[in-house]
Amino acid sequence: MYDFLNEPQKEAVFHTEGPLLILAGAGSGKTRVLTHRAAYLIEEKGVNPYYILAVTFTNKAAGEMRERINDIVGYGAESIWVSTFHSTCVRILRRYIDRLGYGTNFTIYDSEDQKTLMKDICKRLQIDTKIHKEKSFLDAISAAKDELTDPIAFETNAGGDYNKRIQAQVYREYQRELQKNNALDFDDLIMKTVELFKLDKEVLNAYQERFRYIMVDEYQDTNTAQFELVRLLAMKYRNLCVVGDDDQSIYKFRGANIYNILNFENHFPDAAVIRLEQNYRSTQNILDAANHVIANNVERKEKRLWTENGAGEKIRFEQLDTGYEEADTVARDILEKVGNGSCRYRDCAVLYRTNAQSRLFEERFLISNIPYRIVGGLNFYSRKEIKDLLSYLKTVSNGRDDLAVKRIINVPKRGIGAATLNKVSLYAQEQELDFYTALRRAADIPGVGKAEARIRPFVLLIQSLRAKAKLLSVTDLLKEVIDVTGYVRELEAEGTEEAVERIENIDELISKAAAYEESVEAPSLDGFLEEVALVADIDSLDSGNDYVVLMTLHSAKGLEFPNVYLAGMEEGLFPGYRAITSDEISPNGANTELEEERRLAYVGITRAKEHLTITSAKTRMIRGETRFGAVSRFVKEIPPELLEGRITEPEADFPEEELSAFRKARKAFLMPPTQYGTSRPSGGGGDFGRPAYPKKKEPVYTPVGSQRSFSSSSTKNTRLSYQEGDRVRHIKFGDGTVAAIVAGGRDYEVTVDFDKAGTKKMFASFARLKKI
DNA sequence: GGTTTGAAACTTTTT
DNA sequence: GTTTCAAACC
Repeated sequence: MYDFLNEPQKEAVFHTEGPLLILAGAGSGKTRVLTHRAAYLIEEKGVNPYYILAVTFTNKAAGEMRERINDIVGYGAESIWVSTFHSTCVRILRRYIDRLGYGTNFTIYDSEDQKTLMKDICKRLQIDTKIHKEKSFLDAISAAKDELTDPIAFETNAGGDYNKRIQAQVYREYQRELQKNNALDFDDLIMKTVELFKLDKEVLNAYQERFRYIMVDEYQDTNTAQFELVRLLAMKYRNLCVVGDDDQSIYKFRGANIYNILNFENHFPDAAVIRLEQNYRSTQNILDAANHVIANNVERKEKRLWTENGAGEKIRFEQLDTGYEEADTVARDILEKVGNGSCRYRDCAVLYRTNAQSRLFEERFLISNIPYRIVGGLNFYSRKEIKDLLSYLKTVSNGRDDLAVKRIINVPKRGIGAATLNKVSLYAQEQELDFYTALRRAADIPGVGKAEARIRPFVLLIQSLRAKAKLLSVTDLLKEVIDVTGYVRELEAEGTEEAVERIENIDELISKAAAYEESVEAPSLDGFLEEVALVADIDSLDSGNDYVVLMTLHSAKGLEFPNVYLAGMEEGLFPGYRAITSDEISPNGANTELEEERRLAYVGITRAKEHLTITSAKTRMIRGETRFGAVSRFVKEIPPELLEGRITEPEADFPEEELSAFRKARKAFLMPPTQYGTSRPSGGGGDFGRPAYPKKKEPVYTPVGSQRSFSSSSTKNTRLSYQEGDRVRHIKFGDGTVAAIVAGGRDYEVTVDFDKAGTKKMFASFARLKKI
């Protein structure tokens, strides 16, 4: 069974003792190595599968690994612990978190819950959320938790920094509130587990004894807390095998610490390092393109993917006038490929940088009758109706979860309003009660008065549901909630399209509850709530159905498709504006944000097995505004000989013809595809009064000087129209004098002394300065 | 207490 | 273009 592995793969499988770092390039068969390694441990080394832990990031990855292990391991595969970081921690905490002063039936808060809670806290602490945004507090707290910084340490670190002191205060309050609600946020799951291990050597020892062989997938995406968790667990037996690809590290924004993988050998000096560079997924052309792009990064471990699959076809590049035409081009291409039998819908994937880009594709696919599935965006479990019903279940399970109680107390309408809620809240705070208990004593609360008559039925409802929960299955309890609250009946009465959709979602929730009860041995209400809290949209992606998949590049990591479209490859969009303007430079001289975007491009390119089509639009509507974008630098980093299609730079001045093309494309977009395109509108036709896009709003134009020329391309020289000492005008800052111009890699950095706005440094491509 | 309306913010990426 | 949030109204 191990004969099918190549040499380095074998080496990795047979290296079972001590720390091991596997640098696995895209498509190099790392899952194969991990599963075979598990099999080898059990069957050749006689390791009890009970001692093996495999950790991944998504449930989907965990599920796939579980399945493949089951396929190759004969006996005992089911006792291998395969799960995500988050569910692993939940499982541990459900058993021992009482040692940290929480109840083991804790609730898990999603980002919406976090935001609600944070709003509450800001209000209570009288923080002006116009100055300090809730989001910024949550970001700071999340970053702190990723680094295992607790509120006390945070405060110490804050020193005299005014902003940090406020953050520290909010963090402390936020954490106290979570504990009061017996709730943990996502980051807590990891941090509290580490805390538990550090506090309680007995518990740590028990898990160290259990997890004698640990494997971590996607290691490049671990953050400091996750690293610490793994380090603690592996400390005793030191059989830690991590698999990752530094070139695919794309979660820095979420706290991933790329140095975990780059410095693994420093943390574990006796670590063996194995590189997997043979790719089994893509054609050589696709790999060459990926290799060339990623080679522009400074901060990486050198490696070069190769394959025995032939060169394959060239990479197609299409530059369209508008985002609408881009969607149209992709749709046509898919229809053609499916039509001539060269692929099925499910072989195709459209990948983009931001979720917002999905809309145009969705509209076009709908019209063209292309079956599709969008991954990401609004999670099923974040829908209002689902959250409402789950909040009932949460209230039944954990009465201390104030957020859940407050969410449903007036859903359906019971005539309990903000004024009453405030009184109850205040009372709860004074008496140090949870919100639900305060409700039960509504009669004693001053000022509540006749509102008590409205509160009592709610309390009785919850009490009766609690009694029933002991007898009913999760599914039946859910149905009971729907019945006694009249939730669906109300929607039925409404009768709108939206209401129908909500009912469908509720039916879906019931099915999910039923499926849950069938899939686990000892189903419970808490178990269901937990599963539901930890799913990502990508988890439900099923390759059995025949549809085109649309998703962000982030969601696409770990997946592969024969036919991939990389859409929206434009400067300002991908790489994003933030990354381009970022001045964060690492000690090695790498522009960290830009390199992360480049890794994302690398991930995108390497998803393709056979066909890769890259598209970009010259104009694009972003937030109701038309923007002009040059072709992404990442496209230009692909050697021209691998590309089919040409890159043209847009005109430097405001291109009226493109604007009119944009208007027409938008107009034509919602017509059936057969009409559109065959008779493509040409200029000069009757115009309807005002143009859709007022000219006075000047679009952002982002030219990037091309460093190389392309076959048959009309590259425009982007020499600046002004020099030092010239008077220039800026859209926002007004008039000023150019103080300095410094040539950068692909752009100029211009310093301007503005008459009114002061001195600003900016990139020429963004400043759009005009000589006056 | 509930509903409607208009302004404002929003966009990276997610377990 | 879409969603969210507060104020004004019923």
